[in-house]
Amino acid sequence: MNIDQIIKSKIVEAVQALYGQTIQADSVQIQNTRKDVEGDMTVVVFPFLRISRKSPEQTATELGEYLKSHVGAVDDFLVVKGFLNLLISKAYWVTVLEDAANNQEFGLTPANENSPLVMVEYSSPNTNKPLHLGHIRNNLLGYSIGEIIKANGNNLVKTNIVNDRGIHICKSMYAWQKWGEGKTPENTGVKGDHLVGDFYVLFDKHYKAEISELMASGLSKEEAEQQAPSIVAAREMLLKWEARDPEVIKLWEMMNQWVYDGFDITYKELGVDFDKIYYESDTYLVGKEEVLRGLKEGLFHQREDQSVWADLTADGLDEKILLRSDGTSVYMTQDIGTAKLRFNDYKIDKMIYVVGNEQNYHFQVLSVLLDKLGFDWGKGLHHFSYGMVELPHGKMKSREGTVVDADDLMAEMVDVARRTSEELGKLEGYSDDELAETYKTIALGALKYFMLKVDPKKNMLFNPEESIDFNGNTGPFIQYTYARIRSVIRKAEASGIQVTKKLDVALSISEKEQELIKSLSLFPAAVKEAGDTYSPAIIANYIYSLVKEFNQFYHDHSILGEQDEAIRNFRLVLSQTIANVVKSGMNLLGIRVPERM
RNA sequence: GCCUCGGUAGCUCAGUUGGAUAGAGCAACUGCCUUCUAAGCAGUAGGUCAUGGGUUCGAAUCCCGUCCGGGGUACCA
Repeated sequence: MNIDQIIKSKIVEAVQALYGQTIQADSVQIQNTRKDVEGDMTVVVFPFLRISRKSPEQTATELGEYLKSHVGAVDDFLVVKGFLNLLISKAYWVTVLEDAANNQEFGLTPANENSPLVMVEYSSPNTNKPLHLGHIRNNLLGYSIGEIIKANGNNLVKTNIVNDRGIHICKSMYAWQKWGEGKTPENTGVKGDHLVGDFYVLFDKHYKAEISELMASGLSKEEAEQQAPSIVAAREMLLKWEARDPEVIKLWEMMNQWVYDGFDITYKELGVDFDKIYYESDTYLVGKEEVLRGLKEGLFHQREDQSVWADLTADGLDEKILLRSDGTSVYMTQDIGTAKLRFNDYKIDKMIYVVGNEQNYHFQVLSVLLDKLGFDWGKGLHHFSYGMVELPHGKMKSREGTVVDADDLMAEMVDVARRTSEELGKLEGYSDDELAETYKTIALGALKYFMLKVDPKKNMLFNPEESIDFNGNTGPFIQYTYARIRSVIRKAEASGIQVTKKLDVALSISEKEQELIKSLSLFPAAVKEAGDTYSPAIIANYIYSLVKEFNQFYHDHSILGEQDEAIRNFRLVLSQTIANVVKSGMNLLGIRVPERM
């Protein structure tokens, strides 16, 4: 039981003893005491005034007296403006540190074979273009939320649904066939996903030119868009693909492989991975079967043009198309198929989709449709809906070339990390491999922390010029603090200092040290809240404030220079424990920490 | 039009679910390296929490209206 819970339960007792009424422990409000007021924690007494029928000051005093005499950890209290501020004993805080220091899994709840199985879908790229900044946010959020789910006592399966079929894929294929001149990643040296993306852009260029030409010859915009030779050819290719035309399939397999090879590199660089990858080309037919079954069972209806629709007006939604008039699948169709396959493959207790908030409506519909089709997990699916990444000029548009490419961005950040490190010159003696590793750790730490520290639900702005910062509230600042602690620990080891994790409760610790232990004790709650609210930002902000406080302590107190051996030992244990929490917290964000930087 | 999410310092973001004098970072200015890593620490300045009402002991937070912005409302994904 932590101090919060102890105080809450004792307040319940106190209210019962003093005023003869029963209240719920959860209703007791406890908060951190303001920095400018003396005290460690504060009980808000205003809600009890109705019960006590006394002034805030008097009520607070009576409750304070009760806590002081009934809770060992409460040394004293003071009442300010009707708030009851408690002073917690130093001995209590020392035992809190001791517990945390002796628990390698502090703050984490490991899963066992009986724990729930959670599947997280993230990334979900199209195979017609390389990954960009928007995908980065998705991947980082998906990976991190997976780690947080694991840390909260769940088993995890990370999955990816690859959008490998459809008209957009055929556009790249057609452009390559027509204007590709036999180019391959091998003979051009261009990364496969980029090469395919180039042809996607090339397609659009020709397509637009054709449209203007047709419009100049008198066609309306709509007619021109439908009749342009390129789009006609791409559509034809899609039909051939669905008919399994050997030549088209061969082309499709070749170009998709280029993309997969490219993605593998990007994923590896980003540090994300998957336990199971699904391909839309394998799932869309399953979805189609399910829709036809639903049609037969009268859940859906068919229009005169043969298209199939679901009427969801009774659920407060609109009518939704499930199969086109030519019988081909739409996005929704394949999501139904993918869901079915997944639940056949795994015993999933909870399904989480990491997909942008532009698809909120889509998932609302999917949930209802799955439910109608008789899948009892349909209603329980969770759409982890995150905001868009905007650039200073506005939204990213891949066809207009205003995207921030994932590979380019990472390479650029590694370069900045390298230059900064070289300037500071603290990595002497490192091998080339160690240097490269450290630059990458810092660069990705900066990028990941930048994207994960903001509330996932909100849109965020990425300014390429300003966002690559290594000072202040950034990943490198946190990594730096870790490296500092590691440096001290190494020095202690080198000079033969023995550290014992058995601490003396009578130790006289400073205000700042007590603050630090209090911050440490908040880690488990941060992990839980991050899990409950699906928010890596909670973890990021927690680590930042912990580390900020540590740096203040580090500045004002000498660790190795401390003459009193018991205090020196205490400070080493404190520092080491903070380093551990920083490391496991950063791990929940998918960020590594360096030994030196 | 309808649905939905948002608006907090010049900029980027927090704000513990209704609590005390709204906090960080960046940018600007000022100090601190002969001492465990200055990617650090300390300080100055910067606010009508979009706006008008309401609810109560108490509102950035809850409710209603208005203004501004994002997204959705496709036989695109």
